[in-house]
Amino acid sequence: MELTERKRQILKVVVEDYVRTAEPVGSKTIAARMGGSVSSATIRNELADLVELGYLEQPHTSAGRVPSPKGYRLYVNELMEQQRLSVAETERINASLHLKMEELDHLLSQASRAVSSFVNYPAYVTAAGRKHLTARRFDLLAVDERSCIVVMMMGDNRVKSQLLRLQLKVDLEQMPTLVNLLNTHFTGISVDEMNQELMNVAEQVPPQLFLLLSQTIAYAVDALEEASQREIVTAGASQLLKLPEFRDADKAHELMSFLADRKESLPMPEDGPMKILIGPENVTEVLKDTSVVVASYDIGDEMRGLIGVVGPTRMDYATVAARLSGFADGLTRLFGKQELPPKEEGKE
Amino acid sequence: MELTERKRQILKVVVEDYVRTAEPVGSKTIAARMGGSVSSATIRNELADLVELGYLEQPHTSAGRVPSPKGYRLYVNELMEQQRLSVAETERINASLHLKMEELDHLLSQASRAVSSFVNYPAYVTAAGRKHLTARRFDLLAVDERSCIVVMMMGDNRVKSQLLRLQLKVDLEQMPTLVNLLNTHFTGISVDEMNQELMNVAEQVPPQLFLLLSQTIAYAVDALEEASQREIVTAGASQLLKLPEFRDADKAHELMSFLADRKESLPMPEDGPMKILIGPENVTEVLKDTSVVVASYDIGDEMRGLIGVVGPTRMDYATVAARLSGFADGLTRLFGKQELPPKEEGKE
DNA sequence: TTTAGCACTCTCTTTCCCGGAGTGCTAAAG
DNA sequence: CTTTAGCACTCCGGGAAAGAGAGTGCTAAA
Repeated sequence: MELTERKRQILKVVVEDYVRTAEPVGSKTIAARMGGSVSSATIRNELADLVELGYLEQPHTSAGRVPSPKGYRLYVNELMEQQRLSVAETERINASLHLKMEELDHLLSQASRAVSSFVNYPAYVTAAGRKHLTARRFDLLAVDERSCIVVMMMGDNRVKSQLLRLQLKVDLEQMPTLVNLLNTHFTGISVDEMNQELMNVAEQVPPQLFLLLSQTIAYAVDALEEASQREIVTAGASQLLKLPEFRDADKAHELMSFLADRKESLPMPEDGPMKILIGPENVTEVLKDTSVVVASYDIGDEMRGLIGVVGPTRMDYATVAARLSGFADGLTRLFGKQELPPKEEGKE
Repeated sequence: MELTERKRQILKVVVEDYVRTAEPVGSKTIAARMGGSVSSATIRNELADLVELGYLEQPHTSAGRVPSPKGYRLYVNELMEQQRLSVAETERINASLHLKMEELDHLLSQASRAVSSFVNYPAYVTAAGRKHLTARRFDLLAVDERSCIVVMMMGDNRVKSQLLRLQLKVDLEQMPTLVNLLNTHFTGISVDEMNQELMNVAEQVPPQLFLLLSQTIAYAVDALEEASQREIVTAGASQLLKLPEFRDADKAHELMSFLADRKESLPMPEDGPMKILIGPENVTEVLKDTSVVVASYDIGDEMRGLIGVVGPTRMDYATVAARLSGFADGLTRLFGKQELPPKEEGKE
């Protein structure tokens, strides 16, 4: 049996109607929506074929039809019309992205809230470096004889700093030596190598300096690890409760606590600007009857981020995809504008 | 009519049974739970009195009794037995609080997750300074001729820093002058005063330095505002869905989106180590039929934080209160240990 | 003041029934 | 061979009715 053009049209109508109403779609409705050029009986024959082909499902005999995951997939791949964002929408997206760059964490959580409230589904956002973050430059600022400030600039030009309490008094004269040591031996290498290097230089350094050195390295390692760890922020989980498919508290609870506590296993595609995962295409069990739409954006040249949306398989893929890529573009632009300065090995 | 000791005992039984089962409590059950010293008929008489006195309510004739807010209040104030945390629980709490001090934000979100999963209700956490944060010390580190790093130590000894891109080349020789200016004129004053002061010094400074100066101050103002702004982190909202009173998706949705989006209006009592707000005692409309338990903890001497729990009025107040104050103590201790160094006007 | 007894009330669950929507099949028409 | 009208049939959802159960309030006696 073949998938004629008419069958495809029917499938399209079914998907779009079902997405709108969440009710199985009947032959009569379809006939009406096709402009009355064919009768409902004809549609019924076609529907039976579509079920047999696996594109539609029937909740029970004598109910209308509902798209199967396979049906959605065909719809997304071939039938769905690329939707264009209206100017107003684009503006709204950009307006919601006038964020301060200060803290990446805050930015992620703001962005995910914005996305979620714009698509009316739960959303998630991450940012991750393309390669491992290293320290690029160190400084130490003496505060008093018992404390000093470590300043570390990282590979992505973010700067981290903290007050360090010293176990021993340190001769102020020696500070420049130490800074120099830090900048020559501990920049541009991984955290493992930093720990390694710390052992290597142990003997070359007077003991009371070594204490400060290792405190500094410990801080650096922490900060680098934290900064390069992929943090995932979710928002808008409560939106699920508005959907008929999640009126059931148990179902809703399962998904919501997944989004809150086990979000690491949300889809994180490595490639492509956008990915749509429909129902069972998801590997994670909880997501087996939801769909996920993920888009990626660029943070300068070094980093890449993902924004995703989780919803029922009955999702308005066209709109969600359009809005999501609007956001991705917006974010890429935002980060591009505030571009980090060009990289050159800046070892003091 | 008087509130005899026996009535109080009955009230206590009703509260505790209702908290456990979420079902209206009948006279027979109560009689049994009182050790069989009185008959259910006697209890019935007493119950009728308790309803008249306003401590209990009857969902409908011929149903058991349910505590009214007034009843819970009496229970909390006078009937409830102070509950003691078991050693295991205390250990569990402290274990969950082995947090790194790195970022206050992370810490808050970790703490609120821990609290929530420990009491099985949604939780919220904040930290807020007792007074306005000021800058205590500035440094500028030249990176290249077009960029430098601002380092600012704040009143609470946290250090913030960022790379600054300069619009103009700046003479390296002049940097120390600028740093000196920053440290003499811009430390220890509010952000408003900082902006003010910026105007004042405008004429005394060569123009190309002034540009850098104002960029620095702009960063400082941002960072100080962000750091002193009260951030509220919520966690565990999905726990609500396990409770029978929130099986109704609309109700759950209302409260959950409140917790996600309008959490600023959660109770933030100014005083006392712990506060319990029962049902209509809450000013916020959404919380009118929920209860909130809030405890405060200290972050060193300068700051104070709150941890709170939101749940149904049918809440195990004794346990929640005990665990919450366990957490509060744990946090106070945690921050006390990692105490910030003593303050002395450190204007370099 | 307490208690036993009992009729009564109200909710919750189950069952049954009915209307409506939609189907699948058949047979005729294009 | 495809399309269409017609029609019996299926299944869901909602509402009514009935019954069970829990608990009450009242009365009268202890």
